[in-house]
Amino acid sequence: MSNAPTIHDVASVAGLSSATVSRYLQGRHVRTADRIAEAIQELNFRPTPAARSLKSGTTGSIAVVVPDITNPFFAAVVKGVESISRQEDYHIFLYNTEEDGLREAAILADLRGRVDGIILTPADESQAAVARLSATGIPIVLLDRDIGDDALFDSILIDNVEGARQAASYLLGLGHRDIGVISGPLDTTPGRTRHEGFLSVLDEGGVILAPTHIQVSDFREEGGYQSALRLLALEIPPTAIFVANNLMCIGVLRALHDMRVEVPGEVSVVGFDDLQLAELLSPPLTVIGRPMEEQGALAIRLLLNRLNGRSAKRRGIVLDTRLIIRDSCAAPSPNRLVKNPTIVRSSHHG
Amino acid sequence: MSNAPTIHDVASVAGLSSATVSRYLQGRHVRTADRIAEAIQELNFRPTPAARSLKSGTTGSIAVVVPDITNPFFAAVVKGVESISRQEDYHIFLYNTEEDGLREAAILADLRGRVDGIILTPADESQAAVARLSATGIPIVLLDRDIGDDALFDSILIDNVEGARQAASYLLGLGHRDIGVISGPLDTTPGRTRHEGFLSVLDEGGVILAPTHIQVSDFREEGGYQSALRLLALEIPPTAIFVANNLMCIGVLRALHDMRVEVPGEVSVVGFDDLQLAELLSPPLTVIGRPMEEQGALAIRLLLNRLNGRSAKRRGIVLDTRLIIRDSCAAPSPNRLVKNPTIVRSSHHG
DNA sequence: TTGAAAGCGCTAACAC
DNA sequence: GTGTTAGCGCTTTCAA
Repeated sequence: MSNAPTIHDVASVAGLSSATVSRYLQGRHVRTADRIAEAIQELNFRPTPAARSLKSGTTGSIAVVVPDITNPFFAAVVKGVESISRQEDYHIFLYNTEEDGLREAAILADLRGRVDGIILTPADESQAAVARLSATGIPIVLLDRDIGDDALFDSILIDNVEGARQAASYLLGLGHRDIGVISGPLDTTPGRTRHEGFLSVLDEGGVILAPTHIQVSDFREEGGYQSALRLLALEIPPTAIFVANNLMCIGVLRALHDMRVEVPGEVSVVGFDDLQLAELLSPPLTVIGRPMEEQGALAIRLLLNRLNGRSAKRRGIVLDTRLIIRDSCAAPSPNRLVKNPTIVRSSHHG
Repeated sequence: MSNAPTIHDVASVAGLSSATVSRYLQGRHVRTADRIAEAIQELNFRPTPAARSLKSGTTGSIAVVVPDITNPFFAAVVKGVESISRQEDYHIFLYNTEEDGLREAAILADLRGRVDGIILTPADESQAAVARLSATGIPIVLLDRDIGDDALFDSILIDNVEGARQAASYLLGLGHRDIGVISGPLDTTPGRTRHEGFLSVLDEGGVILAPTHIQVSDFREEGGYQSALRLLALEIPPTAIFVANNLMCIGVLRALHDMRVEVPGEVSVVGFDDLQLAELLSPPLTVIGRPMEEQGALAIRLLLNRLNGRSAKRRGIVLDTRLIIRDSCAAPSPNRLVKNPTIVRSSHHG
């Protein structure tokens, strides 16, 4: 048992040609099936993936390329992907881009011949990035971020606009007018669409936010922290804050905590994407939620359909969000934070 | 550009033999290096991994097999692994076992010929599992759980005993005597060692726990939830609870929250493994912390050393834990939870 | 239904 | 330093 047994070893033990064994392995009918099965068992034979791959041009693997696996959203997505691919006998490669377009480009370039398909959350939505994706020649499903306007790739997104609108309507309904927004990068799908969706509702409600109230950040915890600090430093801080993703929201909560700002007493908070601990926070956090593992499962299903030639034209799936009301929002109260109370009063009375 | 270019295409464009191009690709010195580089550039050539693999018997891939990627600890570990392997040009396959020995066995059987090495958190520590691991013939680094007493595998663990002891000493120091323990499965390394470490300190302090106070659970959130409920249902519930991992601890907090039990007023809580949101909980959670991404980074380093033949005998690395004190523990107070207060008082006075 | 043989793309002797 | 060639383990014509 020095070297791994090959198909020839199986053939000779069974007293057949390797061609017959190969046919058996393909599941085709063979007279001597049991003898072959026995030999395989005895030798503990498994076909070498590399040899198969070389012959077939197929790998049985797919790549999942996400910004950061420690983001609970992507961890859930990957779990969904992995569970389906296990059932379908696909193997998954995992890559973190760290939101870095260069890293992403390097990874993609390395993927040719290694995977049959890619599930990708692009770090870079530039036209160059689109070209790079097409250049791989590998079927791609876009996850959570859409690029390439000409319906180039399959995608599985969520209704970011509607999600953000749910948050905005809720806050407006509670009576907030002086609202802070912490958005992600506007050159990413979720960054831009959540931003616009949120503002569109305010707009419809006749609420115009001062530029100081609109913080464009980076979807990272530290970015959320800093943005929240800036909002709190305003002469008249907002009575509510909408934070466009989970990581930034954690940063915001940390800032609020550090600054001893009471939620929702002084400021209301709505996050985008649920957190496992959201209900255990103090107060339990109100968020825009969405299916996560399902999004991953759908991504891989979409990809496998494409690989099996079962789907012809490009498919874009959009999942619904939902507002999960907990206790981090309340009507704006007279306790609101102000640097200089008189200003507020005069403005209210004026 | 119909089919991917091969090394022969490069050779013919450069007017050379494929052997020379191959040598160039190995980084060996070749007169016509620039001509080759040009041809490669022009054709956008990349060597086919399958062909290389078939020839070399090597894959450039490693498998990371963990119970559950949505567990923040494993997500962090995987991130550490991925970041190093990217630098070293290795690709990583990810698998979830869901703590299921059968799944694990199936995965391992599928790995031969597909990866050069495995980083594994075994779901199953039985002797049969050890045999299965050895049978793969693939170098393995054990992550967080040790199996096979005869120093069979490299491993990267943490000092669970000391970690649990830190928690126990802390609780004892605060004055707790009536302590609840929620342990993981005792047939896993972290389950058993944390359990024993914790109890050993109590033992040394002359504190013997009633069997009802020792809950052996499953490292899952629901298990923690149920165990906490059982502890709270006792005639005289404990004044403090030690929870042996992060997921169960979330369950415990949820149970405490649902039952409206005040922490640390009525019950103190110490968890094992830090959580990203630990400081934002109410109250901020005291835990036993440890390096997580580092543990992953060390695991892959250990594995790569082994693959490069740089390490001879088996290496076991043990990382230190540390007590991170926040606000979820206090001295036991007279507010303690009791079903029937008279019992307590009489026992205190008797 | 089965076997012989060629070939997937690359690397490593072995000659020159 | 370079070319020729065999072969890694498998699948797939093509004949039988």
